[in-house]
Amino acid sequence: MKNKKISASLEDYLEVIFNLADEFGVARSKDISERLDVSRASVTGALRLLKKKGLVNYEPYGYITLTENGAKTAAEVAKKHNIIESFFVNILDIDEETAQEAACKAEHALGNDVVSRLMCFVEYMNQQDCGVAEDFRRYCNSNRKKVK
Amino acid sequence: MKNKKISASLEDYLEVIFNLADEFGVARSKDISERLDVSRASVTGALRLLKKKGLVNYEPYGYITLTENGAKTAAEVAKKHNIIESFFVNILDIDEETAQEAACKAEHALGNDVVSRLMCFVEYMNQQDCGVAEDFRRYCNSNRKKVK
DNA sequence: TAATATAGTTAGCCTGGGCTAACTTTTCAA
DNA sequence: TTGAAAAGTTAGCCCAGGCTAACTATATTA
Repeated sequence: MKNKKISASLEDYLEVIFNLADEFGVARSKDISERLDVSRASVTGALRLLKKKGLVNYEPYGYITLTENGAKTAAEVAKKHNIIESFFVNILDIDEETAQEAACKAEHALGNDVVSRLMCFVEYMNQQDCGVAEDFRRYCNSNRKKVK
Repeated sequence: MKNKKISASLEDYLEVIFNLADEFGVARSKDISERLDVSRASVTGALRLLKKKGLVNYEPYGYITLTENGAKTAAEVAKKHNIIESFFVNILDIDEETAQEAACKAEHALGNDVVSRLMCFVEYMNQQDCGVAEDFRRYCNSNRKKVK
């Protein structure tokens, strides 16, 4: 109950459980293992840890649901992911797939302070739409030879 | 010799060896342990791994230097760090210390493709100096109540 | 130069987070 | 309704990367 910090790996598990529940109404162990590309045994192990930390309701062979705390944590991670991905795609003009993968890693590295600033920046750039984004794209393309 | 990927932890070791060598001409085990806040024993372990990967020249009780490959890798990591930190400080207007810490984590999460785009963006914003940065600062401050 | 303080290593331990193989439970279709 | 397939668990393994305690090597200085 007092476990504040959680590992990147466990954050990933929480996030896919959250997404699966959102998409299908329920999170199955098999699907978790496929999304994260880990074995089913690893999923079982992670679920035990998450249960110990009070983030998941889980009994062997039972349903997998997030606790209130777990859902809160998962939602935060998912939100970070979206903000970061949106920065990569909308401002840096990085392709969807690369952005998606990079956001998956960065979401564990950036704290709330940084991410909320980033969110603010993305908002600002979007609602400004003063041509900065397009201008940057041109600038960037003209310089692309320099990029290894 | 064929070891492409390296862990975040080992990247950290390389980076501080690189920085210490730059600052003092030599990297001592004690200093590495202090900078990374790990035990001296952990440093010894890491040095053995790095040697095995051909990234440091190291013999027990001997000098610690980077191989050519090690220096290249370390320089890349350090460069990533600088670009990311610069984005945080100069564009997002995050305070130095927070930015420094966040960059330390993000440098392991972002690939070259993303970082080079980011570099490009920072460059663009700096040389533009079309008032976007200051304008964003104002925007951000006026909205700060909304940020938890 | 000998004694001690500092630096570095080794041995042995722990945890997280993977894996496979084998087993158990559940589901579903004949 | 029962038996095979699919899903899930367990046991036992491995590795990275931490740690402490105890040892060894090096440096310092009285």
